[in-house]
This record gives sequence, structure tokens and C-alpha cells, in this order.
Amino acid sequence: MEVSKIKETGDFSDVYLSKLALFELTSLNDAMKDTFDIHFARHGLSEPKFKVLINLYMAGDRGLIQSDLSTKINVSRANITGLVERLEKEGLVVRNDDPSDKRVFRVCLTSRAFALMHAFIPIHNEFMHRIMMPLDKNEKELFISLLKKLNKGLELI
Amino acid sequence: MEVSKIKETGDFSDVYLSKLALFELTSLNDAMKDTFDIHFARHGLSEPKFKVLINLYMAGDRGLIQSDLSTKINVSRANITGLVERLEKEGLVVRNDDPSDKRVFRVCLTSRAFALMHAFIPIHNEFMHRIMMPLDKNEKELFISLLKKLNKGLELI
DNA sequence: CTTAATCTGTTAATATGTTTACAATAATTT
DNA sequence: AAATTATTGTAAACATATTAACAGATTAAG
Repeated sequence: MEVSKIKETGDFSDVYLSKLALFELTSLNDAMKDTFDIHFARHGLSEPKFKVLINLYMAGDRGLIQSDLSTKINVSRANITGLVERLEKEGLVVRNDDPSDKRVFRVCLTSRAFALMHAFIPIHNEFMHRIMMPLDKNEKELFISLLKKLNKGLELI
Repeated sequence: MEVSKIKETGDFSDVYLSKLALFELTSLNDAMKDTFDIHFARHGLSEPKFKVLINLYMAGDRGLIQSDLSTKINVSRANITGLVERLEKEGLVVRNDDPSDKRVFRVCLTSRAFALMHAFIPIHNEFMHRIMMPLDKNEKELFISLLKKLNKGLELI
């Protein structure tokens, strides 16, 4: 395609569009990370800590063992050790011995953490919705389908 | 809207779509990160190291001072100290004194790093293009416009 | 020209993440 | 039942990131 034609039609090469899309995606990730970090920090949390707490919140009274947390959050077991350690220091979780398996702890929310999450979750849901407000329903559906396509593509790489 | 109506039309609440979009976006980020990590590792690099090297590559012979790198890569000056230190140990960058400003170093690529980047950049470009292959040109343009909308929205939060 | 403000890189403390190796315990095989 | 294999949590070593505090150098204000 000639340059003049490109200028007329506003068309660009596919390679250029790929780079631009990745640039915008990266920018969005960075901005998103910053925004969520501030959001979590306002409530004394961080993204990794929230992930641990929300999983324990959903797990109920029996809690979860660290290995399950590792799988659900998709981080290494070694990292979970540190995260749970820090949450324990803050008084947000406790580690109870499991009588049926001496290798593991059952990690559970404290009542304080339960109350914190109970209050935070609706705020968090509203926050997520606010972040997506720039898109209307049709655009969101479109966005989701494009993301799914890219996700499927990555499985094959 | 009634549940039956939702089932008929395949329509969903706006809140649900927001959550789903964020879920898919997060999934894509995670998968993207893993994919790029492997890609960089195949060439003895990491994403942060690549960002430093590509900026120095584009900067030319005079290189950049650490403070500029910090601004361009959007990480703290303290972090740049560590990154440059490790790259120096690997023999990929050198820190030259700047006679006109005794506070700073001019960080420059070694010839080995220059050769590495010269070989890697086309591979990297192809890789980026391959990752975006699941979308055709129209979809990419659409994707870019949606990302830009979300990015602009985040500026106001 | 001196004083004050700013900029630069480093250090220390901390958070989050990885891989590797290991001991203790559980589960499976033979 | 005994031997092998697998799972679990931790520790060590490292990479990447932050903030806060600092010394030294430069710039701006007066």
C-alpha cells in the first residue's frame, strides 16, 4: 500500500497496529496497577494481601491450607509462606494445626479480617465498576470477546 | 430486568460485565507476563532489563543518566541503581563519569549489549506481532480505541 | 556571592515474587 | 508391612519494586 493511500484512508500496517495495541495494553496495565494500589492502600491492604483474604473469606470457617492458596492465587508456595506470615503479624489470619495432616496449617480469617472484608467487598465492587465506566455495555461485551481471543491465542504459544 | 428475559436475550447486567471484563483483562495480563518472561529469558533477558537496554539502545552513544532512565521506564531511581548494577555485572552496560555534572553517570551499552539488542529487536518485534495475531486489523483498531477510553478514564480517578 | 532550594544516586528497610533444596509427613506400590 | 513416591511448608539466594533519609553537586533566589 502506498503512503499516500495510507494517509487518505487512515489505514496502518498490521504490524504497527500490533505494536500500538500492546503499547496501549501495557499503559492500561500500569495505570490500572497504580489505581488499584491506591485503592487497596486506602483500606490498609495490597493486591496480594487482598487475594489471600478474599479466598479465605469465600472458603469459610475451615479456611484453606497454604498449598491451596498457592494454587488459587497462582503464586509459589514459598511466596504464600511470606504473605501469610505478614498477614498473621497484622492479626488478619491465624494458622491452626490440622489434626488429620501434620504437614499443613489451616489458614483462617480472624474476626477483624472478616469484618474488614465484609465492609470492603462492596466498596471494591463499586470501584471495579467505576473503572469500567468509560465503556458502555456493548463496548464491554466487545472488549471481553477481544480479550478472550487474545487469551486463547496465548495458550498456544 | 427479569431473569427469564436475561436468559432469552443473553443480556447481562452492566455490573456483571464490568467484573467479567476486569477478570479477562487480569487473566490476559498474567498470561502475557508469563509469555513475555519466557521470551525474554530465552535471550538471557528480563522485562525490566530489556526496558533499560532498549532505552539505552535508542539513546545512542551518549547514553542516559539513571534519573532519565527512571523517568522513561517509570520506576524509582533507587530501583534503577540496582538494575544498572546488575547489568554492569553482566557486562551489558558501563557507567561513565560526566565531566559536566559530577552527580551523574552516563550509562551506555557495551558493544556486546549493542550486538545483543541488534539481534534481539527484530525477534522481539515478530514476537509482539505474533501475540496480537488472534485479532485482525479491524479488531486491533477496535481494541486500541477501547483501551484508550479506559486509559483516559483512569486519569480522572 | 552567598543562601536556599532542587536534583542525583545510594543505602536501608520492606514487600512481593521466583527457583532450588530439604525435612517431615502422607499416600501409593509392591 | 516396607519401600518408594508425592506433597507440604520453610529457608536461602536472588530479582524487582517501593519509600524515606541522606550526602554531594548543581541551580536559583536574594
